[in-house]
Amino acid sequence: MATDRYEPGKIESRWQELWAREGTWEVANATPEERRHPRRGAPKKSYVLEMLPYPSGEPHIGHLKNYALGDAIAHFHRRTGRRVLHPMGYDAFGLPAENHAIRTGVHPRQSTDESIASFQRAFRAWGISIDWTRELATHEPGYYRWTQWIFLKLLERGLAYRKEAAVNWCPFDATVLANEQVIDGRCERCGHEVEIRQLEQWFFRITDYAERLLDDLDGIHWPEHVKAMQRNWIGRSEGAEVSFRCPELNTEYTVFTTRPDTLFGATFFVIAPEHPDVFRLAAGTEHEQDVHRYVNRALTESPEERGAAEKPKTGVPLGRTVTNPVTGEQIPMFVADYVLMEYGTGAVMAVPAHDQRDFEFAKVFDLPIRQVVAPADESVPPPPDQAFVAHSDDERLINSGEFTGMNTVEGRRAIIEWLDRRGIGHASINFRLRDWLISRQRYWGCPIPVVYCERCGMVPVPESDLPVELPDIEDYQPRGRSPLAAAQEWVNTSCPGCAGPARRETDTMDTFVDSSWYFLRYCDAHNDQAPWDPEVLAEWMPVDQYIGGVEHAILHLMYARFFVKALADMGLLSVQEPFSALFTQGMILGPDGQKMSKSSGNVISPGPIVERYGIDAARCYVLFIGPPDQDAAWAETSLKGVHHFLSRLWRLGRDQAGQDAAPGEARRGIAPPDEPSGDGLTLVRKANWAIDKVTGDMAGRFAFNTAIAAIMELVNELYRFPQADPESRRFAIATAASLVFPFAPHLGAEVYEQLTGRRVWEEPWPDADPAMLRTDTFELVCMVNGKLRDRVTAATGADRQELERLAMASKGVQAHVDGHQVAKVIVVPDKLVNIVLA
RNA sequence: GCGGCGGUGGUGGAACGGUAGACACGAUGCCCUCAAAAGGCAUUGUCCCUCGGGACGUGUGGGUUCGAAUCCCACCCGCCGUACCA
Repeated sequence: MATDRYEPGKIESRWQELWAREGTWEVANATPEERRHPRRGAPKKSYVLEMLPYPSGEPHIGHLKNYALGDAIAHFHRRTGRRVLHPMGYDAFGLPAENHAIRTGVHPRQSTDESIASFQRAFRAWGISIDWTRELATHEPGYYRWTQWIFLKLLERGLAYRKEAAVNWCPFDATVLANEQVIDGRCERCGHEVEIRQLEQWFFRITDYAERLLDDLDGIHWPEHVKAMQRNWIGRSEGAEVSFRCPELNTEYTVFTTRPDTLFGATFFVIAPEHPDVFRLAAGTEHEQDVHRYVNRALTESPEERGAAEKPKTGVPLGRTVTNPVTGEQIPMFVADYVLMEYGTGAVMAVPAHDQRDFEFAKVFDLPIRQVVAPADESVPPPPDQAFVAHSDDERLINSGEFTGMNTVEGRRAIIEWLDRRGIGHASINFRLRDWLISRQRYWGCPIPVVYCERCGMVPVPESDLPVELPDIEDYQPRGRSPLAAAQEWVNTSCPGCAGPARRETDTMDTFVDSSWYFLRYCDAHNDQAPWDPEVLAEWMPVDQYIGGVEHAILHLMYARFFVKALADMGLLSVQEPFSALFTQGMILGPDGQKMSKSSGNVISPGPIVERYGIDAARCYVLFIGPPDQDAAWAETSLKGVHHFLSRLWRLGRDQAGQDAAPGEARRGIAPPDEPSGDGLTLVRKANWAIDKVTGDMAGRFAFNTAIAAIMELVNELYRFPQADPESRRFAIATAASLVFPFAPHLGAEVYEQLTGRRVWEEPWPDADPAMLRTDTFELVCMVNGKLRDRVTAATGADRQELERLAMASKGVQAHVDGHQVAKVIVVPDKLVNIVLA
């Protein structure tokens, strides 16, 4: 022990080697026997999971925060008596590796595997307590074999299907683009404006689960803003479907409306440019040419342009009318791009008096605006330049025939009933959520396991032939079709049905498919008969605490929920929700307070930080920097502060261990002296206070910043009372080491071992001694009219009269009460007295 | 527009309706040192002061309460998500 300074490098590698050698964080699944006869009093399980990383380059500071957070929770759960599953894997398919391959010719597998290796090194160097035996990567055939298997199950159930859809298309690169590759309506690579093309694509029928995805949000412990985002995304609207008849063509058009109560105010009718009937309607009318011109222009417009909110309303009359079912009036039909084909039925009844968009359109075309809802306060006339959109239930219907006088809620119900009786309408619920497009014309992804046979059509690859392995290719450049299409030997195959010639599907799956079930695979990672054994899954699922960035609030978290529900319906697992609790961590910003990016030159990488200050300091710092769910700017001086704190704790440990007479004598655990007194008592009390505080901060919420602050206070107290007896000091120092372990595991283990000879992770989490949390006296806050005027010492548990007497007698109170009438005295036992003057 | 989250010292941030500013950074002074680094100790919301204290203070304006950073109402500002969703 030559060193006189805290040298994190030495301490950290020593413990990391031990944990790796002993497989300390591995946890075995129960044997079938154990599952049948669970031991009484067996520890509860806890599945702690951080979102799996996408391995690209080196891990960055955001990864450090993510895994430091998860690891603190995992350690806390272990030491509070739970069996903790804390695995790791890699979301290894995806675009960046493929784009890299296009530039350099390096196979994506090679760059991905290199990156995975650097993540593995980092996680070990960071001392994250991972069960490495369950490690997986989504690009391994042993994994994606089961991704394909799940795809086939979804296909069997009708939850995977093909249909033609409008997708983003770059005319220059001659390829379909993923949504995330379209930046401001342009191709991210060549900068050309993206077009919309109709192509046949694979979808997952997530819309079947819209209602359940919405309802089940109520039962999970997720941040409110994430639930809100999902609710918005699902976008449930209650209303009605109403049929409008076109007498000239003898056709019917159904609309969805949330305001059936305003049906009497529907004075025209609008369909989307993409509506299948648009040309048929216009055929033979004087507007036919105009309609063709308008529709063609609308279809070539970029989604960006078309969606611009401030854009003036445009459209063209179709030269036809439909019948308003309640008034019997013929109302004119239009085609206009403010109506979207993707939502509702692609047609709307326009009520210009009560819908702002319809109002604007009516102004452009000089169409009648008929008010059918009166404001609740009739003295206030509706504004002349905009639609009157009713917000409360107090408004009443006017100009609405037999429904006049009803409030809008009654009117809605009554009109729906009226329509229903005549078979021309009914109550209906609409969702904004659309089916999940999973096809990607990409190489580096999971092949879709189907073939196309001239005779049998689309044929699923039999389970026994899985995985459909991704072949190696030379040219990754997409040319309007998947690069896989060029792999002739792979593409040309035989039909599993008739053995005739067949071609493989050359699209691959969206990488979000890979990550929608990986948390299931960890539970039974080595099963080669099935993706998992449902009984093994039942042992671990659901994930008790999921941790990740808020950027996945909608996509990944929605898709994973959908997968779990669909798989549960197939009887493959028995939970309805994958993640019972979610924590979304905030970003670490650059020192300038901006998002870290190479172009801003404000990137802090973990490597040099760890080298200079040690991983314990880096981990503590990212947790201490502020509430972990908030963004925080990197500040190296604060990191030094945390390093300083850890050094102080290390020195306390070393000095104390040095004072203990013989090494053997040091190994007697950390029991405090039976009856501490003086400074020793102060330290023992402070240690118990810290136990209580840290435990509450960890268990109740994720207030790691205040938990670490409490340990800092304990360390400060130890420096303040150097004369306390050795037993009390040892107890207090070992307690600090024990409490700091989830945040700074190496230092915690080191100091704890020096003082006790024991392994801190094998020790139960300390319990605060209630007797030590109480004090005999306390500082009584004395207030006059709610203002602090004095503080006096009072006995704990003193009665109200006594406290009132003490307060009245205090100097500060005397000075302010003097000569005034006391109207009232508020006494809060063990806390304060407030004297209210008349 | 709609939905969500915020606004507290020079800075990051603490604070079950009960002592605003824990903890940390920074700053100032002192100690240790030949010196530096490292380390230790003290002070540090603003203003006034006769050095005992006093006044003010959590985006703004109201309200509830003995007592409000915290609860309620109205507003201002910022961030995030989403948007011609009928």
